[in-house]
Amino acid sequence: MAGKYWLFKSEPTAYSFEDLVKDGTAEWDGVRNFQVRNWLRDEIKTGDQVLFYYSNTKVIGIVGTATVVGDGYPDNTAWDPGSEHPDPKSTPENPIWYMVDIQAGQRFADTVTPDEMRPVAELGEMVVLKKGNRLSITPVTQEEFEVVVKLGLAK
DNA sequence: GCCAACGTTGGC
DNA sequence: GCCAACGTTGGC
Repeated sequence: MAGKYWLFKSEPTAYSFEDLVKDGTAEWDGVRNFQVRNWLRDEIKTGDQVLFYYSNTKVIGIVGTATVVGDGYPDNTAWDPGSEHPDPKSTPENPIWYMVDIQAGQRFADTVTPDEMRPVAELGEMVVLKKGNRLSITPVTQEEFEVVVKLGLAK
């Protein structure tokens, strides 16, 4: 079974691509949205490929690639009152939220921006580019992934 | 189970 | 900093 392709959003002030490079492996915790939780628990698997997207920043867009290196498992920050996103309804016995582990892939020399992506036929339909999209992880097709990487590496 | 109010996200 | 979009909460 071939791996899948995803786009992970991050605000660079919260967690940058450079942080990921420095950390080696990152636990992608803190997701508190049920649709994304389902993907983390059921769909996002070791070996899947990731586009790393910066939101809420000066230059918005995709800055590099990453790889999933660990299947979904319970997000233990949910029952840590000191964490960024505590949720007392989630417990070790009955976890609600899930996370995966990722590692950095290639860093693009420059950000691939939405304005550059929209005119490209294969990319125009990407979920992340839809108005009002607020999902912190969105699926991308293999073609979308490959076209973005080609654009990124050409920079 | 509906839906208004509220809080958050994220592009501009 | 504004505001549209939209997920979640809570009263009924």
